[in-house]
Amino acid sequence: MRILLAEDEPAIAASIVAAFERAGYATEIAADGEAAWFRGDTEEFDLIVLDLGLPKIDGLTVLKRWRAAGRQTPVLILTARGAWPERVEGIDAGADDYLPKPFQIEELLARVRALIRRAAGHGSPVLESGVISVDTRHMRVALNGAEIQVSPLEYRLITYLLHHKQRVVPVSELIDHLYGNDDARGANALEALVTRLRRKLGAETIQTRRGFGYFIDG
Amino acid sequence: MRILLAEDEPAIAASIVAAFERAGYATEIAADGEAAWFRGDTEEFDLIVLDLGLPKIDGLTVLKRWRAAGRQTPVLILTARGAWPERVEGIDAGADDYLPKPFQIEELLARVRALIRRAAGHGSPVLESGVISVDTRHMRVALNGAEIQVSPLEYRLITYLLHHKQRVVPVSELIDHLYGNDDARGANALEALVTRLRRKLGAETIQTRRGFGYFIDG
DNA sequence: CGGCACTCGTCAGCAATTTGTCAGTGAATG
DNA sequence: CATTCACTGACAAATTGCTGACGAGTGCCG
Repeated sequence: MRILLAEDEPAIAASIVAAFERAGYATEIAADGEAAWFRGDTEEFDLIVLDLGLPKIDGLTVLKRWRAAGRQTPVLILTARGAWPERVEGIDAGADDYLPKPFQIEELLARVRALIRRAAGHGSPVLESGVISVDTRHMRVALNGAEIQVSPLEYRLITYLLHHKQRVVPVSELIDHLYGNDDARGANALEALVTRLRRKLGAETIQTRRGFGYFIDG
Repeated sequence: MRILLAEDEPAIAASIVAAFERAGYATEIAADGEAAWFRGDTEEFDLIVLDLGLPKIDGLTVLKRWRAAGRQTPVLILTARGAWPERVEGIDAGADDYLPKPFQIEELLARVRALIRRAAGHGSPVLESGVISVDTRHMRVALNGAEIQVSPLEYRLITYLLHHKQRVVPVSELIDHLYGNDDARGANALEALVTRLRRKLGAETIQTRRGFGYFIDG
């Protein structure tokens, strides 16, 4: 999963990024409203976390522009405590959720999970397919009911494929969502990752469509 | 997908072309502003990537001429880093996105994908005709409801024909679309491709109009 | 501090698939 | 009936994906 965090305060941004990475999301930062607007408009994210008090362009304006341009990406806005009018405006502008500052990082994570899951059209925080199931709340993976250990990157891969199950996910998209596109890594890294994950999950769970990408069947 | 790349620096052009081809886009190069203008004005592309610093005619001028002539093709401009006024001018002139140089090729690809998706962003993602259906979002092809596997080139061919179903698509247009017309490949390559695809889809699905081209009936 | 385990990217060789080419066959057209 | 255009099977080249091995980096523990 790939998240855009629009937050100008470096300390806050850093701590959120750390939490997101730990939770298995590739996170990118936009430090002002202008950068946020452009990136949200031109790149693909699974979720955008938007602070309303941004330099250059106000967060609310950014959000309105995205929606006006038809962008559907779920947006969670961060507001100052008690800034009621702002919240209402945010919801009206098309935000999917909001969280008043200051907040517990855990709460942010919970809302993020909920939004991602809602966007993917799942009701439950548990992703399943055939013999494997992933509990996104506890970050646990089970094969035939028994828990197995996967590495952080493997976890990202399997959750992304499960969120998009039955869809052939292009290799380039996977690389985006696993690493974030700041990162120029060889496509072979992904292949190696797939091989390792297959050893743990069984060879049939992740299928290849040569020339297209990978997918997990329902 | 067919992309026009207007870039005069051979080394940069080559690396971009390589990346585009890898991503499955047929790519054509225009090495100066004049060629870019002419081709963009007379041929059909799904996207144009335009460097602003072109010989003969400046990229911005080219863009303005296209827009003045009513051409809607999405345009992504490449600017020198920090060239702020240029960017603003570019946006005002009708560019759909810009990317400052130097950039990571991955980032360019991400933006290209976003633009193409946005341009295509309407209509059902499922193409159908008779016994075959193609789910473009999942990138899967089904015959009588059962999935069949097709190669990347076969996939491009079948989707193109389905997008234009009931119309006889000239061979030259198909070759353009599949290979890009720089590429001098025997017309026989297409015939061989059609034969292979027919073996998978059934002989009647793709019909021939001798001397003209191929088509799929509603 | 040193060693051990683990993760993960890179490399290289192998295997499988895709795709272009060629040549011969077949079918339509006038 | 001759000619042109399209089809197809066989082959070879190119491409793409898989995997084992290696090693750099990191964190943990005694």
